[in-house]
Amino acid sequence: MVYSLAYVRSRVLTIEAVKVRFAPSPTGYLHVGGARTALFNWLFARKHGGAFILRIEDTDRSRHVADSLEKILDDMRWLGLHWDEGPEVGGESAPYFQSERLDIYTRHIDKLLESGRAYFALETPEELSAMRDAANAQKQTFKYRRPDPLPTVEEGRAAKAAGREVTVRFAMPENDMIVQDEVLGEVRIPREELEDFVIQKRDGWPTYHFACVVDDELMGVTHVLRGQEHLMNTPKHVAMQQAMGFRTPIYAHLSIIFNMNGSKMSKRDKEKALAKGLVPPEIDVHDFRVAGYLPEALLNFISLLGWSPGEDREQMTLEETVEAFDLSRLGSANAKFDRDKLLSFNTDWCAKLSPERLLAALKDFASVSGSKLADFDDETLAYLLRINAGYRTFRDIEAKCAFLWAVDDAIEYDAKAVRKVLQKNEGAGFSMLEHLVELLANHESWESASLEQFLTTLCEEKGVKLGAVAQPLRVALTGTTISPPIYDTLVLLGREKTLARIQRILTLKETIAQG
RNA sequence: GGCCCCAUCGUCUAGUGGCCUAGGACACUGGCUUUUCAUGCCAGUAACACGGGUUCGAGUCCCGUUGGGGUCACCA
Repeated sequence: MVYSLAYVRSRVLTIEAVKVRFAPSPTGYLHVGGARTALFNWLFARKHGGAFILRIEDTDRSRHVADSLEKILDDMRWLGLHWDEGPEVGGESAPYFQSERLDIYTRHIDKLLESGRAYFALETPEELSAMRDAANAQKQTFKYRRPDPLPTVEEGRAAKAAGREVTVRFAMPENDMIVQDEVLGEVRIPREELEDFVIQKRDGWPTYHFACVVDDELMGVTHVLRGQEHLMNTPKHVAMQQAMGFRTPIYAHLSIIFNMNGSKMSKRDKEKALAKGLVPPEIDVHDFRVAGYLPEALLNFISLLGWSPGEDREQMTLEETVEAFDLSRLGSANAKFDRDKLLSFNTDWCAKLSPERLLAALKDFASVSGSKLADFDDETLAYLLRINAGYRTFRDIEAKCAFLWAVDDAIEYDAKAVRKVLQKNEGAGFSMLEHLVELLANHESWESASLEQFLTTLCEEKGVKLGAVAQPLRVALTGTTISPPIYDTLVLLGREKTLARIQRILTLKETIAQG
């Protein structure tokens, strides 16, 4: 096997310092697939004591979305994927916004032009698309054919000066390209498949390919871990590196993440579900955050997509993952995103994280989701966390506690619950409530322990199970048969509201019975 | 369609020629615990896509078939 000089050199270089980057484009929220890419890069940097760079690829101003950068940075922070160089923290290779590096790209394009490895292309977009259509009409794939003779640099510059909008294309070498990949091995792409692609658009900005290659070199990137959808870009990048005398980083193309039905996970899934009136699936990191997931669980789960620590290990902390992370354990087969398994992971993380950590996470959830939970103080929130043990996401707590901020007179009663718990056995549930409203009004203390004592004694006297008391109460207080443990439910709601709600359902007894 | 990548339970995966009558996890099914929901606990069902080789021996190596995916922009 023959390795290129650049390849060998980059190999040696990595012994000294690992440098990786995550390079999102500010076109929206951080996608869960992007988060996985970011995570793997981050893990690799941490594992080898290297640097993790965050670079913003914003060369296409038309696709720029306002607030996107802030959103991406915020979600990266939420995940705990802090960057060593990039926006807000700076670094030796600043700036980290490609939109601020135009002069650098222009300089390198000029050099390529001078050396003859790039040339001005005069076709207009209309001409190109016409050629493309013509090729398609004949069922052929359009390949850009290098003009002969080529316009000279002077001619190109003159055309540009004359107001003509020209592009610059990279002159691909005449040989097949070989990509060395850590997970796929050696990939050979036939020369016929490669064409002279555009490196400078007519607006003067570089294309992704060019900016990416220049920045990786200038920023000292040693390893490129990116999605497999980039595999066919890599030969182009390697060719440019060779033309410019750059090092070739070590590549590792990650398997792609799909939905359970095999489709690509995309924002479109959300739109489609919404159109059908369904609950939109979580696609962006932010969606999971708002849905009440823990970053610990999400990270742990996505780390296992396309990678495995082996030894049947699954649930592990980020630190353990860093320790176990290795390129050799990256998988090549695409993975499907199993939401059930994520939910299960989240449940387990909710059960094992410290109360302090859970409280902080719950507060974050409350603030980003706009939950009424945000109105409670820390003590109450910690209490809620404790009594709801067994919840799977914070949304479960939110749902189970919704009765707390419901308006007494606006509670809606679940028909099935009313029938089963209140009307059955000649209205035994209603009778129980009638009995309770009196007793509770006069009960001296309103603390959990005291109420427990009171209710269990009551059950013994009446010879019934606790359910015979608790369930009617739940329906009266929440409208459903679901609530936190009954004593806590009473305490949280308070005596006043408790009595008001019992009285209301008793008043509505006949109306409800008909409904 | 051309080129490229991939292929172990429904899903994520372990497996790097003998330790595999293929292991773990999620899901599923059954049971137990429980004041509701949930959690928890126990048990069970379930896979090497197919066909050829190579080898004493193949889930593991090679070839083909089939299937899935990626990519073919002046987007990234």
